Amino acid sequence: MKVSTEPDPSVLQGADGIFPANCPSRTVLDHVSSKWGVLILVALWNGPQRWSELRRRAEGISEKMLAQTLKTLEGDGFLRRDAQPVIPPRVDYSLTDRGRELVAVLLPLVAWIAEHASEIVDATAAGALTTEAAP
Amino acid sequence: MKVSTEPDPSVLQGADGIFPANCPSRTVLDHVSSKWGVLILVALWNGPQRWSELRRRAEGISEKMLAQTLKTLEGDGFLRRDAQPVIPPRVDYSLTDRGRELVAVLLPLVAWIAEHASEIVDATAAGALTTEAAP
DNA sequence: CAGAATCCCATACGATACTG
DNA sequence: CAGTATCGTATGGGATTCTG
Repeated sequence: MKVSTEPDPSVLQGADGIFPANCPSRTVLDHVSSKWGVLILVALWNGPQRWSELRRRAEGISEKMLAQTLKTLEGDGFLRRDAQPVIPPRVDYSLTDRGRELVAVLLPLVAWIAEHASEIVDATAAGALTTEAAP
Repeated sequence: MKVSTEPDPSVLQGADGIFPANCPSRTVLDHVSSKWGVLILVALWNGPQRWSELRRRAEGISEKMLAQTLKTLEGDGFLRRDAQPVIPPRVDYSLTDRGRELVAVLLPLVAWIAEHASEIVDATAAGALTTEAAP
């Protein structure tokens, strides 16, 4: 499939910058594109998940990062925290409406990456992230 | 508009993790969602841009980060570097086909954020990024 | 089980200066 | 103009320990 060659200027305001340096968009973009933001958000797409579920789905995340990411995203209103006062504790996280909207536009990205990642990385010589120094 | 309640499992493999911990997808996702990745990529949507153009459009980026981001994205094959051996030097950066594909799925995200960012941040009390401490 | 609190390190990132 | 080289810092992020 071919993408229209015609740019969509609705976001790229004319010939100007994308997001002004300190506008809210930058903040939100940072939150979402934080190392674990996308993973967590997408992980919630299937419905409410418990803490431990999320930990397993976002493979490799530490507890600290999970907590922090969840709080940030909750603060942005992307997800909801639902704690039940039982023992042992049970807490469910689920996307808000706003969160679902966001994930809806996130999914194509994730899907595209999932589809093309292998050819991309193997072209670069897998493993090199930003540092390419070899001791 | 309402998003289908039915999840799209094509990416979220069943009840499993999103991206396996060390798969190429993670790498690419990290590159793209690096602090400046999205900005640079989207900035190139309008067509080839020169170094200085990019610097202005990705407001706030340092030269170091610009160089680094460009190299990473070039390494991934998302953009192409075209240096003309003239004086003063002139270098143009442009999206590859692969890059255009990526940006195509990136734009809806950026657009969505641009549209909703203000209400989101102002709900959180603007300014708080990750640290919320006030001296 | 679901976290909070600490400690600590790596590195992502920025500011500045230098160069072809 | 389009970078590279260095340096210094902040903070993102992991490992571990403690708790209700």
